[in-house]
Amino acid sequence: MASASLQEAVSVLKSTNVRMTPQRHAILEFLHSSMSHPTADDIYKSLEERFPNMSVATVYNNLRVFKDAGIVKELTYGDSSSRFDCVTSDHYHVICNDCGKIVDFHYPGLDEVETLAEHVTGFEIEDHRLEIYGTCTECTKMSKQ
Amino acid sequence: MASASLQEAVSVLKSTNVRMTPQRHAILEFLHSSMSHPTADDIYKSLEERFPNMSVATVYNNLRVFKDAGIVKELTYGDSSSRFDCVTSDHYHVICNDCGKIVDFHYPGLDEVETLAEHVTGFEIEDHRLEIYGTCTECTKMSKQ
DNA sequence: TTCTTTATTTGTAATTCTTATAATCTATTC
DNA sequence: GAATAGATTATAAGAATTACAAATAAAGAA
Repeated sequence: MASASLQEAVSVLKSTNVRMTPQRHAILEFLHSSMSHPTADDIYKSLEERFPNMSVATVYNNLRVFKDAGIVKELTYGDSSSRFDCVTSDHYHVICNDCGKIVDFHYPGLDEVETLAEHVTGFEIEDHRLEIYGTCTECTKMSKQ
Repeated sequence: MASASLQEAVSVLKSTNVRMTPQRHAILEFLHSSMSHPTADDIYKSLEERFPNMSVATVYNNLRVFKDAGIVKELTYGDSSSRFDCVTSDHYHVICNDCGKIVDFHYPGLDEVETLAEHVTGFEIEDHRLEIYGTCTECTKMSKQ
């Protein structure tokens, strides 16, 4: 299942002028296997032993390539660094204000919001982004102790 | 109307241990009067002549104070720098992918999304954030020429 | 009003994340 | 296998934000 969408991503890349390199493949693989939403640095560090000579720039370069190809999304929060997420099915994110944990949250797409925004503003709407903030169960427990 | 909510903000601050300084007041004033969603640097530059000696650090410090007091929201997009917005009534933002313009979009709060997220994830939900992306009318015209 | 306490401002340095650049390397095509 | 274009690497540069310590000023009490 993860590997299926990984292969899909690879073929999407091949269809444009993007070459498949070991580093690139590893970054994609990591993104697809990780249920978390890693930062560029997370990715860099986790591939450090497999690719001791890999540069941080490679990670950033490739994340941009993936973003341009539409197979990866960048998530920016108040935090310093961006996080990256594979584009798979429609889901939103629930984020803990305390520890930063991100949990996927499946919910039907808010199409009507897009339609209304289109009418009200005259924009050609392409996309939207929804995040829900709160405190996760662990952090809630901790604070009550 | 703008001044009413400004005074409200001032009294919210006074209720905690926050002192009112000219710089602080000017930043608040600017945030309330500006219909755009300025960056820290926008604020700094616009107050430059009134406060030639003001430090950028002051702007950042106060934006954090306002955020902590809940009277200002930080908006982070893919762009490099955060934007800041007064917390007034329920509204969302429609953002142009081309020129970065931000338009306010009034829409009933998505309470049911919060409720569902609470049930599904076990989080204590506090807040959510929705943004809608597209191309504004001007940029659409430009691209068609 | 003047004094005292404590928050705030300032200026600068430091940090952090991200991008630019140029040289080297390598995947792909012929 | 050689040529060509794209990728990687290493490093430097850039931009946004924060940390810090000294100087300043707001708010309440005497």
